[in-house]
Amino acid sequence: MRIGEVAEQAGVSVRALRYYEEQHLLVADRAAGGRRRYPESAVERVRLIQRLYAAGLASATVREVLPCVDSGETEASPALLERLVDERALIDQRITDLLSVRDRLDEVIGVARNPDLGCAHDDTRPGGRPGTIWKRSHEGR
Amino acid sequence: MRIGEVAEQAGVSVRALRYYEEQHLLVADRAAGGRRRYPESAVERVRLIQRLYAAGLASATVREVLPCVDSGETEASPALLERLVDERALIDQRITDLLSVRDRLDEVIGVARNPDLGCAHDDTRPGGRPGTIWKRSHEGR
DNA sequence: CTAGAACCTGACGTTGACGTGAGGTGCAAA
DNA sequence: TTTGCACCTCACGTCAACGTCAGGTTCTAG
Repeated sequence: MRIGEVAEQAGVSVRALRYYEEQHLLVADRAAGGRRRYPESAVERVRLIQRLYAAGLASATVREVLPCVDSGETEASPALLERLVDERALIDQRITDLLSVRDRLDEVIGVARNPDLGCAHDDTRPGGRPGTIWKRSHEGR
Repeated sequence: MRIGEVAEQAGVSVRALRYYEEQHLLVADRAAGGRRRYPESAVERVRLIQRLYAAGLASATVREVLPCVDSGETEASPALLERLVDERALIDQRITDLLSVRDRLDEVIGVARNPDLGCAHDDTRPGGRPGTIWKRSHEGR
């Protein structure tokens, strides 16, 4: 595939793909003339990279982690393993933060929608999953 | 409280607090001599700001949202309400991403720990196991 | 053959959330 | 009084993940 196709299908910019290559997150061989050629699998890989970024991993960490996630295994050093465990802890923290913030937003939104129910509980919220996903707006970052 | 105390108790830098003031996220009155004085409540407010940032909200959004979250109500425009709903959707997306990434990490970590199948008794890591959140993620897309 | 997409390599610009001095002030203790 | 730390206000530096412009090349449709 050409870079433009990959970009479109993965929903990122061409510049982003060149940046990923610069950062050694994504490789491409070159056709005669110097243009990048990607395998089909590149699309999925880019989506994975996006998810990792969206999860707040630093690019250096992504660089370390990607090979493992690719192969589905770690032969790596215990040092890297520790890094992964630490990253997992950070991600847990971020999830907790996000859930907390989402709950606050839900409160505010709920009150704004039903100003009369000032003190009433929103009982459409069973203990586990707070709130309903009312709307899915799609926006990159 | 003085700025140094707030900073320490909230776990942020003094510079960060001055930055928040610059961004109108946090106010302080001044003692004679020009030094900032904060109420005790400032610590919690700073922690909230941190959570909002950690949740990936843009600073402009934080600025808009903070008064609502503060007062626990929205008298604001339907435009702001829509913003909040959109933000909620983004947060949901981020949560989904994080859960997905966390699962990938768990796979890798699991394999690295038990290269030959599953008796998971080795839990003697430094720092211990982070988080009580062990629920499996439902795939979002 | 020619126009014009699509691509290439630099290289500088952008934005957010602070970091990091520089140079001066306030205040409590010794 | 003097030390000395915490604090003050500029104001420039940083870093990541790209955006954007410049100036040139290559591929494809007509």
